[in-house]
Amino acid sequence: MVNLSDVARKAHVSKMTVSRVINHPDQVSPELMTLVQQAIEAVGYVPNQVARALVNQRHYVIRFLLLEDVATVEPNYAKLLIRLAHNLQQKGYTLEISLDITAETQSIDGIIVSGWRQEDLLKLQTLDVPVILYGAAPPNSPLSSVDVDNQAGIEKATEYMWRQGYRDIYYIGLSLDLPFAKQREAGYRAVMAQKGGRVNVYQTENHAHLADTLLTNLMHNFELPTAIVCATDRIALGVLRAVQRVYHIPRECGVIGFDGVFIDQLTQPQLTTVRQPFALIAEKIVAQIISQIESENTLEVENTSILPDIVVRETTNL
Amino acid sequence: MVNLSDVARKAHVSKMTVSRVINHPDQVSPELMTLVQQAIEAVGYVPNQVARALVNQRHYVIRFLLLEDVATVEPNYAKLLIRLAHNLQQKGYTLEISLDITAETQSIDGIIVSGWRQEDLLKLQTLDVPVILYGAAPPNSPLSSVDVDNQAGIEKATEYMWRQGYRDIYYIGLSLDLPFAKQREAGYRAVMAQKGGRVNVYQTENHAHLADTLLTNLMHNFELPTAIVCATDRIALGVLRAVQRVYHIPRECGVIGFDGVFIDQLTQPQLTTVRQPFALIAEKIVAQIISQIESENTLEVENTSILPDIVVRETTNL
DNA sequence: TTGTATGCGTTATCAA
DNA sequence: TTGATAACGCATACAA
Repeated sequence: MVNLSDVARKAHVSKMTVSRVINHPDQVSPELMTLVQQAIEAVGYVPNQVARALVNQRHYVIRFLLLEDVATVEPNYAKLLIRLAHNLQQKGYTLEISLDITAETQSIDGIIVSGWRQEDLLKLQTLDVPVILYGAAPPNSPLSSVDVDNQAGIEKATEYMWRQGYRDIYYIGLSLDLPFAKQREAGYRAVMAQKGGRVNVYQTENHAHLADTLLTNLMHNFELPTAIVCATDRIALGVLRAVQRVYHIPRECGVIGFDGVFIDQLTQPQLTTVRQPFALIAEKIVAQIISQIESENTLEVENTSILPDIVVRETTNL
Repeated sequence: MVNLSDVARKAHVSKMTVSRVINHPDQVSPELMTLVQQAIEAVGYVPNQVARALVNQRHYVIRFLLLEDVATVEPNYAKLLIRLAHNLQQKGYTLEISLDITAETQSIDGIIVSGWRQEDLLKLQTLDVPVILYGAAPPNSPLSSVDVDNQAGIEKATEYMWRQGYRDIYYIGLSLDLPFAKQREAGYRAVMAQKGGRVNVYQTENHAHLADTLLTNLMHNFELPTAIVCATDRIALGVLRAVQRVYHIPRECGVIGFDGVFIDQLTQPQLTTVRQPFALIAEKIVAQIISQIESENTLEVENTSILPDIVVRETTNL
């Protein structure tokens, strides 16, 4: 391994000059500058991050902490992880994956947490590195967070269906006592209240076949053309399956989902959906955590919501 | 940050004794042993991995290098990544994610590569850390690899269909010039040759709707009951969709896929499939890379194939 | 069995 | 502007 001393010897300067060329280029004279740079090039020097970390107490490593049950891990994470890795890399950081909330934090600079529950928050608050939550933090939480704007997403979806001309609009929500589920439902209710349409809210677990069963019983009350706004693509898949046995999609029934990761492209016809903009989300998370790391002690809690987009496919064009 | 010296002071011993208690417990007397352990407990000491890495030239970090095109990343990776992270953690290693084959290797101990192509291999061979390929390495490659046994997987699937009583068996393969695609096709051909059945091989891209179209034209030649062995779950999804418009599943037509990650649970009826055993795969990869790291110079190339299992669901029970 | 001195590769401090 | 020295926290070699 070629180190500072090797470069220094080659350039006939001290180690410090080489170090300065790298870290404080303005403090070194132009002549030595080029001399050292050539030496670095010649010997193929690349700074040792470990030694650097030891003295700087900075590691340029961000941990992605996944607290979700291993069995139920959603494929979403693959997309998010890749975006995060990509954006962090551009900022000179690397991304590590951990499933253990109790893991040591001494060789990382910050943590991005996903799949957390209310009860994890206390533990997370006590950590000695900046933490960013993926998913909206509760009010007054001392932790920063980045999330999709769930309510606005379903509002967009509901409005879109209304604009398409559907007037009989159903919402199939998640029977989960989690904030994001409530927010999505609130989005539907808000738009229907504003438009003066009749509110039809049902809930199910996040499984296609349960949604299928639910709709099979429900759809005989439809006053066509009917739109079904779904809390997730999984639900939308089941809804679509049930509804298309009886009605024409999208002429008689429109269906719109939420997530836009994989399922939406597998259905027939292809599902219109509210897509989680992972590129933007990752960008925001990275910007936020790096800002927290570099601002040292200025603890500024920031909770950002990212507005998702509708991807129009084939299930909503009345 | 509490360090060795703090513990040493507390226990009234030298730093070295403390270090030995941690790294060479056998070299220290029982009395000091307990004394030091109490001190460690009392001050809440935890060894600094960075300093340790600097002196040992070992980092306890494994990189997962994902070379696949970011846009086409499969959800599979989420499962694999989590398993890898989990298994590595148990061995005291952490997992980092990188998308850049040119990234520095000075602060990692090994690399697990996925989504690689033939042309990446040369570059990978020149790296100065152990490399394990996910996906079968070409013959005579100096790199170790772990892979699903693709041929055996499709053999299992084909045999299973035969055993179920289907005699008219089709294979819908991938129109890809990649080893795994050929191996899967070979599996079908091998079993059909052995059983003496008629060989029906077709190929398509890995898209449900293309498979749908293909089968729509194909299925009029079926001599029921017919089985369709598919190279992937995506293909199986399209096949299923086409076939069930005309025939009863599984009484008239049976369908079996390959992958078993998400798609198989979304179909109606639920798809029988050859499941990639990610738990086993991750276990094997981790065992192999750690063995290579710890054996230092004994360069032993190992190529292991892991036999996948059939998950019987609802599309094959003739 | 235990302790001392030294070095891993880098950077900050201070002096020149 | 440049260089010598100490320090980050730990572990190996050697001495006691």
